Amino acid sequence: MANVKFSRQREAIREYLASTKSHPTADMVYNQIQSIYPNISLGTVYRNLNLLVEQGDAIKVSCGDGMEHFDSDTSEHYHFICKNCGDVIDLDMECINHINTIAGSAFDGKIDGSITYFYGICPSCLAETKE
Amino acid sequence: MANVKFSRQREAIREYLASTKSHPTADMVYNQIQSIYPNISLGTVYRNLNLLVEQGDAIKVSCGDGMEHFDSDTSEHYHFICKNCGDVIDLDMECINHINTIAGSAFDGKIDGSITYFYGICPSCLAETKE
DNA sequence: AAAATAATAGTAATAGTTACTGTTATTTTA
DNA sequence: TAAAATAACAGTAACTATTACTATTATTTT
Repeated sequence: MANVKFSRQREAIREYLASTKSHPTADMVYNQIQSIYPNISLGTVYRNLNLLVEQGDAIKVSCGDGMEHFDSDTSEHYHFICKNCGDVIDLDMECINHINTIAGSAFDGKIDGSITYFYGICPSCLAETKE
Repeated sequence: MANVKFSRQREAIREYLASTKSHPTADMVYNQIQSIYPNISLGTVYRNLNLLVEQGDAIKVSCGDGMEHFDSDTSEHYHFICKNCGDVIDLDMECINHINTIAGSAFDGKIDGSITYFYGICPSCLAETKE
């Protein structure tokens, strides 16, 4: 991964992503970084987010709402998506890699991994409903 | 679900979707139906596919390739996505709903369900690689 | 058969994202 | 450390998947 030069904008994006657990979309990152670099371009945000993913410093979370979310936590972990507010929340749970074995037992292809998203109502929406 | 009139185009779409296990995208359905209705519009395909989903006669498969795939099999089952050719294949495996319990055990929100996609190399791509 | 209305084809618009271009910032080299 | 090389930038245009709009056509109701 040579031919990559330092850039202030990329570092700002990297730092912001590392500072939040909110799994922001490119647009959310763009809005945040604008407070530091008012004329940063959305293209720059996309390019750098994708570069961070390529470099293994971030992952994409494709939770099915039509936008990519980004996460600086590259460790294996699971996400919950609130059907009410759309928030993406980290789940504290053990790995469930045994499901790959289950899936592979009657399948002739090679299973390298799986992605699981959990859906429901998040704690804060649950509290609002009860009011 | 009243106020829904019969349409030849919708029935053709429904029949095509029922006849295939290929999990086609709207565009793939459009291309197929054109052999029956040469001037069907892509908008008609999208509208009817979404209607079938609303009526519970099909499901959307959002496997993360930027396009919605459609499936007339509305029973609970799992999908495998080939990282090489992008094919979406049904997996013959038991339900793994216990993972929802695992996920919920340390989470304050309400977990209604989960979606799992398995990734790897499909049998046919595996065969090509070995040549 | 006529009136009502849902669905259509065709087209325009939208959202999220990527590509292009001339300029600027960073790095390399001498 | 200045000049040359080049990656990254901002701004804009283009692209892809999808939805919305509109006048016309097909289906259903009366």
